[in-house]
Amino acid sequence: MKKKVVVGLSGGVDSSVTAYLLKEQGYEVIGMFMKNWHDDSVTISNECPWLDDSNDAMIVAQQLGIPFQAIDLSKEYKERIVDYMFAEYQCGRTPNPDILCNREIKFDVFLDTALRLGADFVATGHYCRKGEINKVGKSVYQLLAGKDPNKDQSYFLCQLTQNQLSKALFPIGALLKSEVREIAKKANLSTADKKDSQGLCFVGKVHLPDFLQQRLKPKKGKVIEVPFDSSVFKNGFAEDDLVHATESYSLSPELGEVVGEHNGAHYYTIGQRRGLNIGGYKKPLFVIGTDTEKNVIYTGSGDDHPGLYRKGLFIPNADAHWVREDLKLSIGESKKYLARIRYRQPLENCTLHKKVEGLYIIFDRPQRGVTPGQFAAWYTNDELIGSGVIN
RNA sequence: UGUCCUAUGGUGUAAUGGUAACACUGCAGAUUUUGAUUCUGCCUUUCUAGGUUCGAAUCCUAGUAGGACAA
Repeated sequence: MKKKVVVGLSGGVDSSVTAYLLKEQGYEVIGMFMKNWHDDSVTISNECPWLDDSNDAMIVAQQLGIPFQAIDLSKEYKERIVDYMFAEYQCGRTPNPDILCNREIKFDVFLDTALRLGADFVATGHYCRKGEINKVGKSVYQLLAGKDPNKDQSYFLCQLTQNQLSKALFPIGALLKSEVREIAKKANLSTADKKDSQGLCFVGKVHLPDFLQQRLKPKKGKVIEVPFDSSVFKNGFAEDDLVHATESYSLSPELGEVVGEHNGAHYYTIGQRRGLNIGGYKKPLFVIGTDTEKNVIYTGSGDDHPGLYRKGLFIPNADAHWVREDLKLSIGESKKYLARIRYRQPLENCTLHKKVEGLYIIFDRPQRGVTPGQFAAWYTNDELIGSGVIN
């Protein structure tokens, strides 16, 4: 009996090749397009992107001779992703909607739908690989980096559980992007030369401040420049003082001078350079902190400004997730890992310290733009072990 | 009111009297399935009015504006 797999066809080349490969491998393949967004008023240019994408997905399904269907998950997407985004921005954090989208939509609602159709697996066009090892008689699944070092998307799947992973297939993870294009071309898939999508998955390219203004009203506030040598950046704490090493700098308006005005602190994120509207500097101004309570944003001049860098970060228990549950650290334990705090960032050496209140990650080198609300993911070589929301 | 100083694109500055440049900002594009970052390109300038000179951002005069002294 053939195994049945539902492929999330996005209308792009990656998912097209995913479906093609599975078919070649002898699976019974069903193509499914998820419509998660329809409000084109906030997307940049483009007539009606999802309609085109849906069409492209359908054409590919036809070419492959597989059943195709589209499902509307926009209600779930709104409740679980869009609302979360606004809630995070509202309180001055910077969310990662695409990681949530994978956890909540593609590998939850979509996965359930597929299973109800009798599928054994779901597959997506992510550049990552799944491994399986046996540990005391039980299967343990591994989330491994994609083979294409430039394209590895394991980071976006960092919140998946063993259960979700057990049902997932990533056929293109062992390929390079160029190879995927090549296969699409050879198979004559209509999406072979389609430009990669980018920006918010499903929503497309949006101008964030405009998008956020749907629900977050502009509110004028002060921009403060904190001097390079301000005393708040001096770390006088002990080596083992994890709390101080990982907490944000305690910035306050008195630490610097007012250098401009902004339209709302919740439109800005740490590390951001553009959009401050303040010129006349020798070295550009970067956001080093925001305070949505006081509606103040703090900046520092130059990309080497100490306020831009942090030695570590903290993840509260509730936000710490282990893909490899079996490798979960016990309270009091510490272990060396590799980690990244954003997509495509080279992995950095660090040490995890598990304490009663949560997980502390201390990097060997200070990290730029450690931002609350974003995800840190830790790896052993090319295996993603766990992840969590930065506090 | 008297003396002195300054006046260059949106901002900060540069330009032996030779026909305006650099950085920042902004905008556009590239990169990127988050937010950012990064890269490339582009826009915009000599306070006003006279004068000297072949030629003025640069020298002179007056005006205007800002600043510093000055009781």
